[in-house]
Amino acid sequence: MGRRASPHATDAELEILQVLWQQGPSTVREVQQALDTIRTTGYTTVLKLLQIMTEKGLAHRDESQRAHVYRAALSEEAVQEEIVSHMLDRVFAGSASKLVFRALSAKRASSSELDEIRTLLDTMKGESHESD
Amino acid sequence: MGRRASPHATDAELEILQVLWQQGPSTVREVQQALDTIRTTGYTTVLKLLQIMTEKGLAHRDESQRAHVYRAALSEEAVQEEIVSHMLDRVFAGSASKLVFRALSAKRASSSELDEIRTLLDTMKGESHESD
DNA sequence: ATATTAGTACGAGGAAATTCGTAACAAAGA
DNA sequence: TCTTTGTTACGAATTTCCTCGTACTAATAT
Repeated sequence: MGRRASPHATDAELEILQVLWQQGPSTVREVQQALDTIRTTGYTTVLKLLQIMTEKGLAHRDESQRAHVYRAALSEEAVQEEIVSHMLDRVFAGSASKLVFRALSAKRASSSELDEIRTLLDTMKGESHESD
Repeated sequence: MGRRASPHATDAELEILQVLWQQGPSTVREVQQALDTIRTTGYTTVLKLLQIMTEKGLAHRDESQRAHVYRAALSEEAVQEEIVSHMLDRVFAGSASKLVFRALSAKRASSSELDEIRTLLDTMKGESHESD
């Protein structure tokens, strides 16, 4: 049968969403050119994906111009959080600290980055959640 | 066309890998029963998935008994790191600290968990990577 | 010996993801 | 006007994922 029931963005869709988040509202051609810096993708492929994303509610389309302008329908934060939650379930059995550990070792974070994260932890501790 | 070219484990495969990591080497029936605590899955579905995973090199099979025994071919760590790396690229534009932030806010980590992570940071800083 | 039970193997089929070709159409230029 | 260019729309082809049905086989029980 099919794949997921959840409204997960696919890999190709995530690539496009990243472009829309970075560049803001864009035409098909603008998206395609941004993607081409990384990977070659046909124009109609990008068009089709944007059309599907619009149907799915992942993007909105402004048709007032001849070249339609697409923008992300969801915030970067919301999508990131959704995906992290899913990963936490599927791959980390719910352990956030394990995920953090893998993220840091995968990236070999610099010590300045580690400091940044430490600051983050202090902030979060301030907003305290005892044992939730 | 298909999905990914990379040897990514799929969602269903990850669910099964988690069972194998937790329970150790298991028969099809044992895996199926573990999965059924969460979601209903037909026996032959699990069987087929394990066969495919064996072909793909995600699992190994011991055929010495009538009921074959499967075990994870990859360590939990390796798979977790692979997936985190991929996510860092696709969803977080390479920013590990953003990923950490989302992980913590998605999970509303308890302060004991925050402490655990802080200890982790200290350890990593000890092994220092200045600015890499 | 025969029937039942429990397992593997295999293939088919539907859904979704990704790709691209082709048609239709409008705008702009020669 | 006629042609070229850039766009959308649409659908088909291909691959992978996931699911399950059916056939076959070995072990066990009656």
